[in-house]
Amino acid sequence: MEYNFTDIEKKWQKYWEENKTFRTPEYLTNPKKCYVLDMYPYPSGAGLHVGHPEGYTATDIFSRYKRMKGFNVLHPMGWDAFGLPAEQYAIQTGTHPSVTTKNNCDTFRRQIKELGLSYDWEREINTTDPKYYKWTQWIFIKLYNTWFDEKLQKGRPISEFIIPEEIKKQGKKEVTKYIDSKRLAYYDNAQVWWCPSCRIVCANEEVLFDGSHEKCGNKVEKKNLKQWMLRIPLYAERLLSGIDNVDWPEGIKDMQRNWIGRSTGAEVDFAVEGLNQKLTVFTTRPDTLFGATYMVIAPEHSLTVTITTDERRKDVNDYIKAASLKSDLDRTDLAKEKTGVFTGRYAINPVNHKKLQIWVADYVLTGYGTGAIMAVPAHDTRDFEFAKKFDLPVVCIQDPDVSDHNQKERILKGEECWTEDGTYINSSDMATGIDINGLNKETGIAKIISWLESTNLGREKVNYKLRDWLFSRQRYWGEPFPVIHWEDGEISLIDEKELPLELPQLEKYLPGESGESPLANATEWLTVTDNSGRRGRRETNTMPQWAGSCWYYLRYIDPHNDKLIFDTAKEKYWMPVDLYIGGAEHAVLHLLYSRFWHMVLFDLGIVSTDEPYKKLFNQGMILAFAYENEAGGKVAADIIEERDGKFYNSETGMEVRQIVAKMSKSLKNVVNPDDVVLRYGADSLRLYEMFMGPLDVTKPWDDKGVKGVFNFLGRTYRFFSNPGNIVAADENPEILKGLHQAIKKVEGDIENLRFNTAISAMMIFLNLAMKKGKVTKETVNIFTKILSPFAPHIAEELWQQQGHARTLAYEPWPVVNETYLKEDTFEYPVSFNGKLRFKIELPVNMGKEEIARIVLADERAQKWLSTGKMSDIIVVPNRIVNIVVKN
RNA sequence: GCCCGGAUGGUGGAAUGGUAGACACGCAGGACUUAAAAUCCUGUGACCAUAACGGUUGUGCGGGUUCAAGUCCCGCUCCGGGUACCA
Repeated sequence: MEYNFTDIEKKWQKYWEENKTFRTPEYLTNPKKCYVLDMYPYPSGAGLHVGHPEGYTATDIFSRYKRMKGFNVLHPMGWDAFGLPAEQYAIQTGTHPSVTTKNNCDTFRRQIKELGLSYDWEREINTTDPKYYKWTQWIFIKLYNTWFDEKLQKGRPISEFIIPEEIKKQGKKEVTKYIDSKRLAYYDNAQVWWCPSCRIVCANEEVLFDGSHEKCGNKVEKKNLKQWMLRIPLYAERLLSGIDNVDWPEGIKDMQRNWIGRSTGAEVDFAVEGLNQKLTVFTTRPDTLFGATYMVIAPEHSLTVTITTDERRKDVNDYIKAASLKSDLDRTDLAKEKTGVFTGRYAINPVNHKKLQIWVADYVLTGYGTGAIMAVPAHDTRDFEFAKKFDLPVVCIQDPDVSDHNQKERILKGEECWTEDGTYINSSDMATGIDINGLNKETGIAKIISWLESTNLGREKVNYKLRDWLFSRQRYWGEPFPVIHWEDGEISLIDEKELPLELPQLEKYLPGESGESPLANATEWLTVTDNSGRRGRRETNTMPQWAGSCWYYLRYIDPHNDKLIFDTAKEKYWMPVDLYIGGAEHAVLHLLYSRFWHMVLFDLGIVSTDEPYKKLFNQGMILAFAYENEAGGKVAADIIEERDGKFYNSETGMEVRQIVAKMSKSLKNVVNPDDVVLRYGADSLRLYEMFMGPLDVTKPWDDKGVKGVFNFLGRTYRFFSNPGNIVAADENPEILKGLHQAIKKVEGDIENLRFNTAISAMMIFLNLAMKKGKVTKETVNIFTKILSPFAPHIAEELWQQQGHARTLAYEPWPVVNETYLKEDTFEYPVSFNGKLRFKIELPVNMGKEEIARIVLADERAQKWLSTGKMSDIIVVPNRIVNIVVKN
């Protein structure tokens, strides 16, 4: 029988749909549960990409396998459908984003269904559905009404917050202000990039090096806009320590650790000469205080204006203005020369009372530490560079451990920077009584910190790179904030009972001139009046795309519940997610944000686990072949001709080079899954995606490679569907052995997500079966089962041909019978000095001495023994024999 | 700069410190066919050599540990990803 994959696949997709084969079990008594999650896609207009089925096939194989192992499996799919492309399409064409979104989701759903993925479609979610974002808004209200108790390291309801008496005395306004300063969500001024021509706020990533907007090329400017922010840094310690307890790739864990960026050091207060102000710096090296020779504050620092003397005011103001026009990329480009201006003011070094010039420079950032630093040019390259440029003093305080005498001299004189560790010199002061000369780094830091704390001039301090999360966007196509700004300045959140606050219909989607979101045009929706006649205006910003994806895994658990975010018992049963697969591009932001929300929900008792994703795995990117000419210019893949293993540009006849690159429209090397399904079928596409290589590595798509797995499926089908190949007899022991080896290998490989070698194990078995020519019905049944997670359509068809009436999706996974795998003999490789010379078959239970005796007596051994004197013989039972011969 | 990966035939890739190159593509030869496709069979790291055997060499480079290294250790080179005046 020919392998007619199109008919087979259509038939079984229809069967699964009609029989609701993959509906999630509702009885939650089975202690074996498995929640298998994909990173849901943004349904773009371009349709599915071959990168999508990679992760989806992996989770599908895992889900199907777990069902056969007797697990209750939750395996859902949905759409991350808010986002910019639909909104921009609306601006251009007037089509409402919900229309565009619906069409795109329909395309994605059709494409995904054609891959035979075993999702429970009754649990499909869509972040743009008001029934979904009702709960996104609900969580926002929870965040707003939560404060972080630093002592307990735990989020708590704002109602439990105790307001200090001295604040209460200052009146209602101050109390509100104080409470707001503790909420996890707050509303404040923030600097954002604004493109005046597009009238849109740009993400940092959208601003090019020269300060222009990548979409239109016009200059962007910084704008101060009131924004919603989330205090994620309060959870920094929890987010950091939680990483240790999850089964994630080490690389991703490291990326999260780096992003959180914990560093320990001290805050040190410097008196400012002539002002009743102190300037506080954060440093990881308080031990180098004696080497501090000047100070630098960021242009945006709150004290910059106060510190600057009148004589220096004009220069400083000019500098601040210039810095504000620079893009962040521009400012942080290390290759650029450092700039800065002197404020005219001096600070006093607490360890030795020396006067230090205070400068303003944009290499110091407002957002990190205190926005001010003490500069130690002798031992920090950035400070050294700055000091040399502006002729500031350099004092060496660490004895450089270098053998080159001249270099040592230069370092000691402050002519060269020394960034390694060394014992301290020049680090004592009689007047202040502190002395760390001769100490090493550890003891030096400890001594200085305890001195600072005893004199109340500083304190030990932990700092994080993690910043408050800017949580609003000036867009239409996002979740509206459930917030009202009243005319008297009060901010209130709408009642939970009034949720969802739906997006209003709009005629125009362009943002307002002032930087306001397009929602500012929705006049009727916008204005509200309370019972006492007070007027208010709704928040016009919307939430960022991250919001919906921060908690979607929770909604799958109980997606149609309109009373609760989810049923508690169901949440307890299914959480945490047992396996989460997606691209590494979400290593930091999405995974960090959703962990943060989850921890807050955990603290409030809404979820039962402190981490959402127990095991995480990142699929590698799928690249494609591309072509470039001698000069390195790219040539579109559709005009390439291959002759004798070489590649030519069919238009010019010139030879081109084959390279591997990301798939892109301009290179014309994008592979469309629909085409592959049409030519080879979904089972082949699934199998190839898994056979290409290990799941986590980047690998190039090669159309030729699909043929290999297609051949395998064709051979499988033709062999097993031919009744002439199936005999009613005892199974051949070699086939039994091969079959059970395959079960064992496939099972282990699925558990470890090593699908490429699982597939090759099945190929090996098929080759063996075809060589033998005949198999029993039992063998067909077992092989069909282990093939089914990978190629479910063909497996269902073969299963049915064997006379089974129902799907094999819930058939028990075959059990390995170790007795079939036992061997009587082992073929020992015999090597001399590590080099293989011959092989000899011996019983597996033979003793070492006897093996050595037989091997040495073998005539093939004589040739090698005669080359020198045997000094040793190593026998590793059932592994190898190695003989050491010396000349 | 810093952090994390990686480098194995013509290609994608296999190898608990123990037979390097499983499996597959490609290629070559053969069978079937009027022919082609499809299918089936055989061979296939490189080099030397043979009637047959056989031998040498080989996992980015240079060292080391070991009876034994693709695998472990030290020092590099190149490629990929992340991140960045983070004090």
